[in-house]
Amino acid sequence: MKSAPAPRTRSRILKAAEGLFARKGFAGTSLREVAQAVGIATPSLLYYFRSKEALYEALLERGAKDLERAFMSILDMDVDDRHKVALLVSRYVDRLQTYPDFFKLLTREQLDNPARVRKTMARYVVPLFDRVLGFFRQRSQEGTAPPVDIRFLLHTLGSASYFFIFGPSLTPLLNGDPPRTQQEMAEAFRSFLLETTYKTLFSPQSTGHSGDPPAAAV
Amino acid sequence: MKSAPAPRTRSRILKAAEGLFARKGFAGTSLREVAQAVGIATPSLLYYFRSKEALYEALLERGAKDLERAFMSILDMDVDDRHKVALLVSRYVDRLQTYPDFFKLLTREQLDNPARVRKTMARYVVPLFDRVLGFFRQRSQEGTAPPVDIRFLLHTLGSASYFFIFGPSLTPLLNGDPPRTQQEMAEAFRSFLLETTYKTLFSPQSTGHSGDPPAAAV
DNA sequence: ATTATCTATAGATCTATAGATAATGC
DNA sequence: ATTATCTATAGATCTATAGATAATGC
Repeated sequence: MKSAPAPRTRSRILKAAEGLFARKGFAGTSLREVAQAVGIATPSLLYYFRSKEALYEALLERGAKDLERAFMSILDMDVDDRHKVALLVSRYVDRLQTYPDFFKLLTREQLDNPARVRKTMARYVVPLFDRVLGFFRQRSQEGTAPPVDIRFLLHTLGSASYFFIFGPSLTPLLNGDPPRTQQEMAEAFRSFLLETTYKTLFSPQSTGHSGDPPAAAV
Repeated sequence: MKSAPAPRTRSRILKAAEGLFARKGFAGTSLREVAQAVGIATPSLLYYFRSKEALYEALLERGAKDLERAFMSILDMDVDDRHKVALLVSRYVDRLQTYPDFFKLLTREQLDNPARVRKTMARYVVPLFDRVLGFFRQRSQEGTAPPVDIRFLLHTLGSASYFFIFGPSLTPLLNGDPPRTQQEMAEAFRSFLLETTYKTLFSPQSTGHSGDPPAAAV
């Protein structure tokens, strides 16, 4: 019956589950719904994942690995450390826009299961963060620049997360006289974030605490 | 049996429900659990709220009204507009720290039910935002200052939300040599946000896009 | 032989209603 | 009389297992 290649059932399950879990949460999504979205019977789904929990964990694992790869490849690049940090912010925003479902999942997980997410983070994200913090520490010790404040990074990544995860449900309300599309607002916010990051990292006297004088205001 | 005053059952239900819904979500919390936490039978709970949905909506409504009151009282104060904006940010952070359960609820609602949250926001939050945007527009037209970028406000509020909602599950991982308590990290982040806000709003040439030179670095 | 799928169903929920009973306020 | 609570339970899920059957790869 099945023609030659046909997207593997396992991947189709992961894809459907990611969308449903992102939109309705773990407890709010039934295996029946996922199976129905894929077009198979519920027990067929449990043939690939031994439990609902295991399916959810597979999604988180896959996403975390993917993020780690995306970030590590930047950290391994042969460029100036500050460029690396700027690229990380830029890529983080890229990911938020490209894989919104995964970030919704991650946000839900932080609410549903903070202990587990801490374990996942410790494994995949903390090593990244440590390398980045290493840059800052080194620059500071070398006297190349004042220390970049870790809070600046949390501030930037948190703001980006919030905007791209919740923006679509909020920004339409803030629209002014010439209403902008969600796409346009996202683009505007993206460039705002990147400019702030660049200014903070590359202005000579920066502390990573605020930007420098607005030479070229947007 | 019940002694004279005794916290009213309805309030006890709201309180228990807020904690459980915040921690486990709407679909992840059963009425049985809520009733058990209060110490009553499930149908007794449905005597006060005609459905699970109605209970959840009562929580959102109460929280939104409360936020509106807290913000409006600032907007009605007789102080400079920029001080008002700075006070709003400060009070928002206060609320995040004082009522974490409500903000978790709101975050969940943005994921579970973006359409409904948009309606609630339109009613309670947009009028506030409109007044604030009015300040910025007026200052700009009067030539008192360049326009404050709306994105600066989203940036600040988004960052604050993210840090205080998800921080407790993440920041322990970022702790350095002298590990700081969650309380200390929250305090540090709070002052970082407030200083950034003040600098942005009160530096003469600010665009609300970045701060000004770090005279007194933290 | 193994891999992938299905039907049927057990057993454990969960929300909400019906209707009885106790407590409270005139 | 009204308000607040309870027990019992209907009816609708939901996850996961058992076990049959079809397709696939040697």
